[in-house]
Amino acid sequence: MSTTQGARARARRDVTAAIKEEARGQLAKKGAAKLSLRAVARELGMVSSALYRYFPSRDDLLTALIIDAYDSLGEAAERARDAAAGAGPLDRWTAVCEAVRDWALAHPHEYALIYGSPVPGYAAPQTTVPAAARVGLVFIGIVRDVHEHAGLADLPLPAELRPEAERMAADLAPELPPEAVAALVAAWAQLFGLVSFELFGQFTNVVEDRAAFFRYAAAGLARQVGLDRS
Amino acid sequence: MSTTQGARARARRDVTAAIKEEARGQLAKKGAAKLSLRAVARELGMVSSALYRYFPSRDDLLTALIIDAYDSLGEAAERARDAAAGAGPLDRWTAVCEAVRDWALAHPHEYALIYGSPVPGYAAPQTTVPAAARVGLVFIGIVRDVHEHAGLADLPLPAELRPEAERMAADLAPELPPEAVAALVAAWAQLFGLVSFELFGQFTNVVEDRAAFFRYAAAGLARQVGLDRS
DNA sequence: GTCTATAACGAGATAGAC
DNA sequence: GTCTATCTCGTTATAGAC
Repeated sequence: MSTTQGARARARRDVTAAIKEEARGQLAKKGAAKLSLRAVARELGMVSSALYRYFPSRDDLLTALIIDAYDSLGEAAERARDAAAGAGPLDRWTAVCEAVRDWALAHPHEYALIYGSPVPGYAAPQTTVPAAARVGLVFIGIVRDVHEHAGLADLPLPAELRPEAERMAADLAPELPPEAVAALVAAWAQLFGLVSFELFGQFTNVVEDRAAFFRYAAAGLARQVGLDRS
Repeated sequence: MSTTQGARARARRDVTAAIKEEARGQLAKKGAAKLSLRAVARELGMVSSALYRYFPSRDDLLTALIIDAYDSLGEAAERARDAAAGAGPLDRWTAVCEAVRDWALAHPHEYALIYGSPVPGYAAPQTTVPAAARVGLVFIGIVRDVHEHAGLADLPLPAELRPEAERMAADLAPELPPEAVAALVAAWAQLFGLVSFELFGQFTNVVEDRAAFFRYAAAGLARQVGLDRS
């Protein structure tokens, strides 16, 4: 019985994976807005109604793709953090930033799915939140580490933002000073601005040596969050 | 004849405007990927073949919408710059940043069209370049002004990026030091990262007081480009 | 219980004949 | 410029295979 259960479970995993893989292919060719259950089924030699055993609706398939993408990016960031564990704060920060950029360049359509324009008619459920938070947690971890050992540089925090910064700190990283949390959230958004501009074509005719430019900008972000006192 | 010509030209302008307006409506409802000449025609009570007198293809309509969006954003930025002409560098910079954010919040779908995920199968032609450059030129203008009068703060430039920074400066703003141009291009991308994160929902459950947070981050970008020596 | 296949719905897009 | 026949889509109900 346990072998039957195992085989069934394996088959289910395999089919689920095949559906998602084909769906990712459609993402690349047609875009998230045009992702169609029927087309996925057709390509897999299945009938569209069969897909409903695996995903209750088209939106659920989209959600699964989104969670997978966030997880894949999060893992890439975590791997980079671990690989640079011995290095200094600036190098660890930059390594994770470059891992984010590398992942985005390797998975442009999945990047567009999670950080690009929202899909019309689709609203991401709360289930995506934990996966979405993973990259951010890696950056928080680096800053926390530096805060506890080497110490962070002094950061400006206008009085106007203090209440909000304290609220964010309480929510995201209570062990960090509000100044650092505010700077980190800004740096987080700005990092993805750099990646999106490169990926979405805004750097055409503007930035040529994009790897070097990104390293430069990432170092600037590290300074912004107080990791580098130079 | 001249009145006929004038009326004709006027009619053509009106119809072109109506087509674009309806197309913008579809952008909001269905997204750029699903923009269809037929649907636009149907909504206007025209027949699809009639639209081809105004736009030779769906891509040309998309291009027109993109240019309009860039121009609208560019004008908003220029207006903000002019309105803050008497103020100090930091205030002028922040005013233009806030104008960009305000425009994006007021025109989310047009923002997504120009700064969001690329539309599958569509490649923006070079005709969009001048309109796309307008916002950037406003920022360059502010930095140039400060450089010529008050002077910019010293900025770091790693040796690795110097050749690229010099190339960018030669291309974009020969009168500015390469350090400033590199910092400005990074700040430009990062500014839109902040706006995109807010607009595309990444700040959900993270940033509450978004206006205050944006002002704070924009001031940080001003420091980054050397506008503020504090 | 778990799956796939058939058929159908209502809505919308599309292509082509006229 | 109009009309119609034919496609696509998401989704459901149902029947039968393993």
